[in-house]
Amino acid sequence: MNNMDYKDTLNLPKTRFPMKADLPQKEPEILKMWEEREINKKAREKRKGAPKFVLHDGPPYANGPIHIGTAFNKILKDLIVRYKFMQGFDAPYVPGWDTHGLPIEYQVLKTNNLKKEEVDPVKLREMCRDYALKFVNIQREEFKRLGVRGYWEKPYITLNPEYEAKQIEVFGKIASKGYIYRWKKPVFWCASCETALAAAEVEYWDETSPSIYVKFRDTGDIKSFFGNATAKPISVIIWTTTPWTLPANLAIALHPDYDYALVEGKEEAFIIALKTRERIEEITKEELKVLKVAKGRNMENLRVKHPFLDREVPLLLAEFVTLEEGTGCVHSAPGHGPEDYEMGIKYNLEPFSPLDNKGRFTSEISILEGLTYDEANGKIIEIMRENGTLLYADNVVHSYPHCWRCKNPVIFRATPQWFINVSAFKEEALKAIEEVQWIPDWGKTRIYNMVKERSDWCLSRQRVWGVPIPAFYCKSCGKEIITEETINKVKELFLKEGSNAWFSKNPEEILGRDLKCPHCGSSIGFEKETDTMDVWFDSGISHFAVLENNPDLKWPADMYLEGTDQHRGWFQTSLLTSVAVKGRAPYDSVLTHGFIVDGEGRKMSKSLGNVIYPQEVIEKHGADLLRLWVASADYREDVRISNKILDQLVEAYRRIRNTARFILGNLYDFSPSKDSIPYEELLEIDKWALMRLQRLIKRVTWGYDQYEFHLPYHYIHDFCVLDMSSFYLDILKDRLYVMPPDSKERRSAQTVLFKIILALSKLLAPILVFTAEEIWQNLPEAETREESVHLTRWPEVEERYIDEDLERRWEKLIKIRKAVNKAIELARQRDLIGSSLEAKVKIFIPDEDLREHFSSKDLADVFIVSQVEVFSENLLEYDYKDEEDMGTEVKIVRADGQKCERCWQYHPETGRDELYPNTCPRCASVLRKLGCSL
RNA sequence: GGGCCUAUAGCUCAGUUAGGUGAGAGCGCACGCCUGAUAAGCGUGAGGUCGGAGGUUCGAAUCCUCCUAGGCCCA
Repeated sequence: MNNMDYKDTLNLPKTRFPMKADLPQKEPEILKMWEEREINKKAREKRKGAPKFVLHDGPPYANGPIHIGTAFNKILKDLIVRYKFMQGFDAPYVPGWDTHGLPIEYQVLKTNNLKKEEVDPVKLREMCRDYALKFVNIQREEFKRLGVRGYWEKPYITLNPEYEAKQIEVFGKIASKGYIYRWKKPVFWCASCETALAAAEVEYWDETSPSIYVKFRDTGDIKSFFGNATAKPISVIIWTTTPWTLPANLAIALHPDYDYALVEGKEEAFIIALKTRERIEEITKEELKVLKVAKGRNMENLRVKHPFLDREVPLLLAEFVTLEEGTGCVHSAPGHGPEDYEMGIKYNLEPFSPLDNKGRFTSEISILEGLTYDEANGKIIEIMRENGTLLYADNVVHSYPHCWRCKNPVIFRATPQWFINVSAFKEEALKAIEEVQWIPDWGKTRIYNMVKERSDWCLSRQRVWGVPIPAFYCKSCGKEIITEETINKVKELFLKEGSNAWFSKNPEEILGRDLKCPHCGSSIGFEKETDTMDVWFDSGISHFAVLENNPDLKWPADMYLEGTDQHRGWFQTSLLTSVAVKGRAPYDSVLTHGFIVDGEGRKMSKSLGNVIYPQEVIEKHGADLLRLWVASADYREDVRISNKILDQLVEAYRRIRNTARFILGNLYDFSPSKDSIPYEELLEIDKWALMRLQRLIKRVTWGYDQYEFHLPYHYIHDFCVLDMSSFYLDILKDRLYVMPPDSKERRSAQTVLFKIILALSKLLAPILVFTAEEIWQNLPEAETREESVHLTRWPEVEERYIDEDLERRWEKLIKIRKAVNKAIELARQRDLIGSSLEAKVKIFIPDEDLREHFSSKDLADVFIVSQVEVFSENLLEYDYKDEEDMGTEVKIVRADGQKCERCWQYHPETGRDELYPNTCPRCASVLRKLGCSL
């Protein structure tokens, strides 16, 4: 027999499980297999009647392909849903989409070069619907490609008639509690297009405006507040670049913490912030003497006179006041500025906005009636110059908002809007927050502070693409009408025809002819509301529309899981609708993840060129790699991704895959049902490996339970690299390859390898959904088990495999092995040996128990050397001593005898067998047993 | 400017429940071995003043303050 033939007598690994994963090609095949075998359906059937775990999906916005953050979020959800399923829960996952709202309407108008006012609302809405559904389909395919399991054929979509009908119902319930009201609020308004604009429809560029300083004369309050410190007339000075908003002035804002000074010039005295004195001296061209100083907070509610209207206005306090420009005394018109509006809310000032749709003054300001705001600027300056209230006038160039369509300057104008009165149930909402489990726990503080500061929720959008606010106005008395009857009519209509019907039908067609106005009893007729609802209300009621009354699901949800931006968004809007109607949160727990940033921790943007696209990662590496990335990251903080990070994960994936491949390859002739060896008869190292597996299962399970998937990722990876590849498997090769196929020694190893790979495929299943399946399909006797790893139960820890004495013993042995390896490396550097099998190890092990327990042969196997000679006394000389720990001493010499051409070990008697030349006694005996002939 | 959060080796993460054995792992990197897991596998090694500065303490990566950088949400 020649050397090449000896190789044929070895049991070398064989497997169809390829080293190269080729995931981009393989994954779609596996998806197809799942679909053909109806794995998802079978999974659902399997958990019929089991306790439920409902993770309610936050709907992504359907206006483009998915980005890396969406992919991350969906994969994270899938990890949890799959793990909960394997733990025995009925864990249905119903994905959803958010489909209304400005961004889609904006895109549709823009790409078709249309103007909102010129296109039929029903037509525009149909275009928007088509646009949204197109991206629902695109995203659905992308999510499926990620391996995310869910009811893809039956998702929830906010534009579905049933969903819209439910939304009307919820709106009605909130209204019936008296939480809905109508009130004026300033919005961007384009006077030439005669329409409200959203922030996204406004562009900023430089514009020249007047810059004026105006006197608000004292009513006497100021003078007495400062103890008659001057006899000259006193004025509070404000600065503004929009004189036309002065008629709507209702107050002057001071910062509570700033110092305000009474300063005196030659003729007059002024109130300004102390730190702005030099600036004012420059425009008055005179020295201003500081007479008195007071904190803003002490001047609250002192009154001054409007410069040209017969009106007194108060000094009020606001944190937004700065000293960078002006006088620190800020002209405040709640009808013309968002900050002014906020302050007005606090002080109960009703927004005043005496302009019509064309931006012309109404009769409310008789001296300006009919003038546009632009014309009014000049007129107002003229009036004030004449009556002496104009301190100074100039021009200034500054950034100013303009309409995205007509490019004209826009104004802030208060118009009536619909609101939810959050203040009315804020205490309940805060209490509901306390009762939810927030993961991580700082999420609670975050949302708590936000809700605490929130007093209302503006529901109105002056838009076409949305669910209409179901309100009517009586043509006789003009009052608004929302009753149970009208709500039901609208709800039934939407259920049948969708919300387009609101736009295509007149009020009589919607309400019938019998309705009488509940306020005045008239039945002349009614008008429809034209505003639609904020899309946050659409998605904010998903827990009602999706979870409630659905036997597959349950209300409240067990979990919501979104990025931390949703503390402001969906987490909060869902909470508010739920508390308003039901008095509690719609979820028991809320898990938050950070944002996806680049390798340096910066946000991704096209201009920085640091964007990673999930589609590209899948195309290049496969979805499993993206999933491994999700699992590897600690998502409680921001999650980084870069090509470098992906390359690293490619390596980690390869390592896990090759470990699995090697194990599978050595099970090619193993039948678990026939060949398994009972635990008691296993070799000690095999018992050790089995125990390490139990430790792994325990830790991985703990990590999954904590939702900290990066821990299982590291545990599994370390197990594959440290326990398996570099230790157990390396040692096992000799036994697996050399011993007779059916020998007890070899079957012992295979028994354990099988248990390991079985458990490993399950532990990996939630993360590497495709690779775990591929492993599963390559297991021996696959036909006797579940047809997919995704139908299996989570592995249990077998306590009887945990032997702590054995564990401690092997911990020590591993340390000794490290010392041996160091000595071998030194010998290698001296060119004494190459392969470790060329070595004979002379070793002193101080620990007597260990010395007695392990035979030379055991040690040689573990060290992967040919011979070991154990000494019970210190060596005369050694190559390496483990000074710091156990005191192990190691000396390396060349192994005795010749190299066996079959097992490559050295043995003094190698070559003596007559039948099998160049073999060691062990191999000769094996060959004899196998009946190999020459 | 405000609320919340983050900052340990080049990278991903540990560091045990409110501080005390000399700060760890894997990957990557360098050097070497093997060629019967081979576009694999094994071994050894070099990398960190725990973002910075103060403070509390006998003692801090771990507690407090400030600063810097970054993230989310507001203004």
